Amino acid sequence: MDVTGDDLLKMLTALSNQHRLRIVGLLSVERDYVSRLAGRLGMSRPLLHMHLARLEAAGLIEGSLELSADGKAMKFFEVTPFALHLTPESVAEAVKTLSDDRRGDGDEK
Amino acid sequence: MDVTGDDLLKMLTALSNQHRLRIVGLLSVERDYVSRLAGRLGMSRPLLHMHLARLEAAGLIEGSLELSADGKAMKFFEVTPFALHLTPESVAEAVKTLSDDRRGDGDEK
DNA sequence: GACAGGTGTCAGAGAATTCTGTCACGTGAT
DNA sequence: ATCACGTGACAGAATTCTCTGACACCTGTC
Repeated sequence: MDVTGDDLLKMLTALSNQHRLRIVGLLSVERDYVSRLAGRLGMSRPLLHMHLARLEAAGLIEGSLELSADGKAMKFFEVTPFALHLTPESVAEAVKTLSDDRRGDGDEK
Repeated sequence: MDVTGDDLLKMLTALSNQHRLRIVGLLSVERDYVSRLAGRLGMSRPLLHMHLARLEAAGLIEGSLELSADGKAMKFFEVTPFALHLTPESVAEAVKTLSDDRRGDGDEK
């Protein structure tokens, strides 16, 4: 199986946003650092920071702090090669492992 | 090619919810009608109605009003056999056809 | 020191989504 | 007529998400 239902939901939530979809699109072509990315997307750094954090929490992208030649700390982000195959069956499979924060999920048939 | 960026975003938004994921999971096994589904999911009919509308708007499920043997009008829902393959590349491809609806939606096709 | 360009974080307003009420309509059985 | 069971739709509260502004830190250069 692919992922647990919780992880799937987190990934879908992370991708259900225009900006974050665009971020993944850009990073899948070329890795980039925060400030430049903000300029290319036309959004503020704090906002981009939040979106990046969401994507990273979902495991879709990964960031690494690096030092440029002139000593500036730059955080580069790149996509992780995820592959989500979404079908009614795979969703049904993932739902079985969804954490239920309402009540105990029994074996309802 | 899969779908347009707009449609992809709509599908992802529709699936980025615990309840709606569960609905798809149940319906992929067995088609069902609204009231019974509400009972199985433990949610109110109005709420379920909203979630179903969202899923149907995204093209993930489809409803049809049918008449039972005893004359009651029942709306049955079933999943449409969607297949979304999500990878960094497919996202990048879909992003190209994302509509820029920041404000006045002008020249959309 | 002052500046530029990189990083991150916080509080709070604004907007969208989620959820709960309650209501109305239709049909068949009591 | 009243009840049970199906449908749909409407306001309004509660919650979450989105976004902006201002702040603090670090390093190298003028």
